[in-house]
Amino acid sequence: MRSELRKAGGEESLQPVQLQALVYLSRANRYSNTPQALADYLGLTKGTVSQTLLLLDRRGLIERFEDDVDRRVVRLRLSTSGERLLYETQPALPWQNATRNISPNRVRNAVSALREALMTLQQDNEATTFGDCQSCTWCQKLSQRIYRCGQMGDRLSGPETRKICRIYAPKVEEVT
Amino acid sequence: MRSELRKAGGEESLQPVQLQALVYLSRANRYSNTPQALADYLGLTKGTVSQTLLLLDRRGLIERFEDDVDRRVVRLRLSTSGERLLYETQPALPWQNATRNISPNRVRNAVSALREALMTLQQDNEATTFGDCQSCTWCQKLSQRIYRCGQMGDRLSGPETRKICRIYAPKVEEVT
DNA sequence: CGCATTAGTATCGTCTCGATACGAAGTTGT
DNA sequence: ACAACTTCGTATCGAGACGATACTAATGCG
Repeated sequence: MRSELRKAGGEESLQPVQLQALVYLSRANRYSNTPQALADYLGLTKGTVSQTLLLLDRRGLIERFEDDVDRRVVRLRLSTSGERLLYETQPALPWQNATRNISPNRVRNAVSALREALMTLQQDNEATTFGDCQSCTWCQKLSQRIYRCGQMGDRLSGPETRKICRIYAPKVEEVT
Repeated sequence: MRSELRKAGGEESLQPVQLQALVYLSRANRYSNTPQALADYLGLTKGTVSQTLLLLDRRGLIERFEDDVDRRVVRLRLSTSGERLLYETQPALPWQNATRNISPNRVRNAVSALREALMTLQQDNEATTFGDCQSCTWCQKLSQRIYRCGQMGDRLSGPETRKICRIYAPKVEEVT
């Protein structure tokens, strides 16, 4: 995994963390596109992440702008060239290819087992968990296309419910 | 995974790579306890690994000694305090605990799927594969307790066949 | 209003890592 | 035997990662 990440970023002379930050930002929802959320996601301090963001900003891969209501908060998003870089790099592609000889069913089972292990690990470490609305306790379906986050009280579009969120609370699956 | 590795090493003020190097050396067989093998394993250059080893040596966690036949080669092994550090740190423990709510059968299936994916990924990258004798093409069983590596021509004890080897050639499993 | 809290930045020192250059030991070809 | 090449490891340098610490600014709470 280390080599893969380094190679993918190396072509654009990006460090592994920088690439991971870009991937995160491409998938973060409106509650999760801040430096602090990225720090929690990567398991780094906010100071460290601040430096990474400075660098990505200087390279024009991200944009930083103020939050409307809380003026301490910085919002982050990929710039056009940041999105293009991700599109051209396709960091996930080697991993997808690696499963080509494995039946979809086995892949599904393995993924679900890994997801459970991750959740247990995160609970043991009292770490922030990230996930999308589909498996989140707070998510309410209002209509065919409109959802609502019961925690924040906002309405969410369909596409937004597939992004990752820092205030994720996994539904407890009833398995005996 | 990043956080976990950093935390485990942090208690002994070891960087993630340094801890990974120690774990590798604790499991490397006689063909694989060299700086170059470690570099291949970690996916780093030999120069980088050389620096890591220098540091581990200064801290007394490893020992370096010359090879008998090829005097360019440096052999590596954990020192007593290196082994003690690994024993006290137990870097794998959090991962084992993370699977405690998953049935052994699901874990086995997920592990085998991951192993296959890793093999495919490594083949795609033409990377060196590492593994133990149990699933290696070269391994011959001579008697109850004595094995032989068909590639190198050496006899191997039972415990040595459970270490990881850089000249590993996975048996092709006949699955249709 | 004063005070604690929170989001983010700035700076410093230690370490990682690749690139490059190097030396020493082994190998190959003639 | 000897020159040319290769392989194993080390040394050094610069960009960057990372945590620790200290700081500013905005918010919230009494």
